Amino acid sequence: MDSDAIFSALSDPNRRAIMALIGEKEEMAVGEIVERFDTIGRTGISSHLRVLRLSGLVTERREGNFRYYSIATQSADTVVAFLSTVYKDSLSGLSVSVDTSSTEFAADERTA
Amino acid sequence: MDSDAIFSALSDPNRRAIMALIGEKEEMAVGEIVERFDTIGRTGISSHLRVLRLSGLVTERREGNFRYYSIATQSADTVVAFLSTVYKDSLSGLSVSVDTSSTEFAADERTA
DNA sequence: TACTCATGTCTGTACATATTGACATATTCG
DNA sequence: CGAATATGTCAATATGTACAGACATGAGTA
Repeated sequence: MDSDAIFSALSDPNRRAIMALIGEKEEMAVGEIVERFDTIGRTGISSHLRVLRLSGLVTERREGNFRYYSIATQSADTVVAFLSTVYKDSLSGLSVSVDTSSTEFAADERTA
Repeated sequence: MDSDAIFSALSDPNRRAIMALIGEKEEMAVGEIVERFDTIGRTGISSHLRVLRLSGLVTERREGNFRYYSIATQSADTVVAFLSTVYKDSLSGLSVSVDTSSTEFAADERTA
């Protein structure tokens, strides 16, 4: 997974709130999400969902006029891999079958 | 911890690389970090360290002319709390004594 | 076909931020 | 004290992006 896209997507508080909202249920239609927000409108939500979708944090299912979004569970691995690399033993019992041999967060990232 | 500041700080790839670099050792001086980067200079590193410091992701220790940075281990809790809220049972064995009763990632975040 | 509904996309604007060079600060050493 | 070293800060520039309004698309329905 592209950690740049994922962490960039998670940097926005509204996107994290959308994630938390979708996480409440198995899946959630766009209109349902829009209703829950006072500060941003439909176009804003749509833009945020696009970012979340392109980064792989959520998946989309179309049914009729509706689009249902749900959390892409495997997307947590990218974040957890970063935590494992940086915090190591300080994280007690963090597993999630993380492949810490992935070089994505190795010191070589300096050449990025 | 301020999740806005933390996720915002982690959104930059260079800052994540700096975190991974510091995580390699117990602590690391600024010059040591600067040497490891080709793409950004000393002022850039200094700015990134400022962001990391203000968000609570790293701590600073001064000794003589040097400033040693180290990972603030408790800062992982904020990220893990978010993961727990959104991914829930999908995360196997993620503990880190997360206080999931914290309302920071509750659905009420929409009013932010 | 015509109409409605749910949602995405495009464009423009306002604001945030990453980066650098020049300058400032603080510490050590002679 | 004066010079050197390590690091932070400021100003300016360039690039990214969040949001809204207008428009487009695609599915259902009469």
